Amino acid sequence: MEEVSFFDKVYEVARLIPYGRVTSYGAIAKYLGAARSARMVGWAMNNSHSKDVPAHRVVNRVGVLTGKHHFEGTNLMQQLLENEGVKVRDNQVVDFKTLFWDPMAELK
DNA sequence: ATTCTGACGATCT
DNA sequence: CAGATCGCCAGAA
Repeated sequence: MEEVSFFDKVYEVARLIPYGRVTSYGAIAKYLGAARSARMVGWAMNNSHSKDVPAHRVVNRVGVLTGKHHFEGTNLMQQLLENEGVKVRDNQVVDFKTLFWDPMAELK
């Protein structure tokens, strides 16, 4: 019996993101078997307000900090990432391809 | 009930 | 290559 909701899984995976690494909404969605529900992942993050979810480590598929407007201020998300050693240039993660943490490859 | 929007992404034109 | 459209699904007006 799956008592675990889609959103809960999102939080679960998000918490597993290693320090200094990032992933994408689509990657998480795909890992959960909802490849075309990337938007739901983003929506889940919105609910992650009360969770211990490092939402700043989740960006869109090209490494752009699309959700930075949902954090306090205008550069908190970028600040948090750079604090972990993730360089951000023009709202985009530098070496995203290298820092990308794929739950499919790391967890599966 | 209907329509629009939204931390996305793939596909089509 | 850029813009438009569709799919996914929840929430707000």
